[in-house]
Amino acid sequence: MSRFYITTAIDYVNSRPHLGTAYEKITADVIARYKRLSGVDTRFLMGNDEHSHNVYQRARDKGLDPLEFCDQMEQVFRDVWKRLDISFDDFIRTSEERHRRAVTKLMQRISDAGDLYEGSYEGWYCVSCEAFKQEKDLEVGLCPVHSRKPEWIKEKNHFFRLSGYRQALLDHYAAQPTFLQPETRRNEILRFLESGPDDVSMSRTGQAWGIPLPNDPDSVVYVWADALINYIAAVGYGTDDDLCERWWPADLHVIGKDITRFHCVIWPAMLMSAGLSLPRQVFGHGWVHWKGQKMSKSVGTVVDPLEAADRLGPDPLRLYLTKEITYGSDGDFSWERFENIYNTDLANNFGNLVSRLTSMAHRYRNGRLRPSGAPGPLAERATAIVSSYRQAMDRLAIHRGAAVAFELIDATNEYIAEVQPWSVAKDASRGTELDQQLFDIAEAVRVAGVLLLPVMPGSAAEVLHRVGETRDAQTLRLDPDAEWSGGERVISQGDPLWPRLK
RNA sequence: CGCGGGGUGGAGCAGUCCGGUAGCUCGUUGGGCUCAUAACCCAAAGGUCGCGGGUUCAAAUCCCGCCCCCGCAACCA
Repeated sequence: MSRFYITTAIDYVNSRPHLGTAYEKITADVIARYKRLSGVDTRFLMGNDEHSHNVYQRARDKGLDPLEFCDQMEQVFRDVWKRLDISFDDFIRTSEERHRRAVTKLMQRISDAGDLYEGSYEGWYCVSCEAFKQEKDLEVGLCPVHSRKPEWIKEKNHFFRLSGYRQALLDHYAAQPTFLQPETRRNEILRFLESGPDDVSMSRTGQAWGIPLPNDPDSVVYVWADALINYIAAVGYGTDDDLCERWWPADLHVIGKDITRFHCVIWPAMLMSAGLSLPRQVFGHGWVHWKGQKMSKSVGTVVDPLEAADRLGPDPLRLYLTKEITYGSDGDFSWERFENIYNTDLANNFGNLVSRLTSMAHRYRNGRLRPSGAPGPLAERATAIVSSYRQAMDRLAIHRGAAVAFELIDATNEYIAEVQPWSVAKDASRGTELDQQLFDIAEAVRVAGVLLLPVMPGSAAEVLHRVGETRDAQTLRLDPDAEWSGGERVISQGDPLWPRLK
């Protein structure tokens, strides 16, 4: 059986997840669930990034031990992911022992390869920020955040010989045109590589909260290098060779567009240096904006995913973020649009269709449907739609996949208007005809439900239940369960799945 | 300055790589239906595809120039 290892960026724990964080997890979850639905053995990794100095600072401000603080934040994150129905298989924290061992081993390998050398980093350092500042970022020589004069500091650092991998990386991009998606991100990185990247610092000194460098206990591994290694640490690098053999390299890293350089230049170079395989693909998604503007904490335009889920439910939110935003581009969120898509796609179209079907099935056939002859035109339509759905999803066009599934819902509503089952029902001599029509409608709804399982896992399963699916939704597979089939269906009625707003 | 993204009917977007009747959702207007969550179906109106030039039998799509908007300090995906 083929396998698929998918990851998302691990999250800084110094603040709770916002809608953008949730967007990344939801879209990765849609992909992971699609792979499982396709019968692929899937491993979906998420986690938290805990070794940042900010985290250390936050913990101290709260009078907590860093690890205690991270334990609390883990629960905060897990609660959100649970509410949004994110189906990760593993959750890694960079403070875990398995991570420490992987980082130690990988840094040792890089060092053994001769790609780590000692140098010094110097620059303007703002004590208040506890960070280096670029000359160009200073305002009349002062830190723009604290308006104080930074100090010129020289610090011992271990540098990674990134510049030595320029050609190897360019070759890799030439050989693997789909390594980085979408295309615009790839162009950015290619341009950056062509300009010749400098070596990068891989360590910090004077910090206790981090993983010591193998050959210099006074230095800790720089948080960014540390963080990247989680992907391979989680499949047992340095701790479980069999697991690592089975799952590495990752098939897909889902990340935000701001961190493509780390994932598409530094990370592959680190792996090359250590003699390890490179991930097969990286996807850099866009931002979710708030009414056209970047979400910002200070401006107060950050949307809490829990609030969104509480307003209309997790599945409507998942549908919005999947279907309304071209995957790879920036998108826009507003409560108005959220309510709009809820009413249009869910209340008026999908939900109402389920009501129409279940009501007619009970009124005319006591809730039991079975085909009486050859399938009608919906069958052919469904087959074509399943095919384009798969094509879209396979190329990670998840917005298309979701839209295509809704085309089947539209086609079914159109079909009902065309054949008018309520008229057919008035003519006793047309009973056979009605049998087939009602069955076809139920079957189309069932297929749509299967296609929407990755996007709206909870409510799609409920729809499937109502059209007579008795098996656990998690056991269903596109092949054969998205195919048009026969047999008796016991239709059950229920409350509206998505009551219309207003 | 530079880098990147974008400018398509009232709103939000797809299409641009591989030129050939301009498409989708919402909204508006008119009609139909009554199984259904005042939902559903059909039809219509509405666009110089940012501007100018070029290539071509033909350009939203390719080439050149220009204008406008957004992101590239921090919290932050």
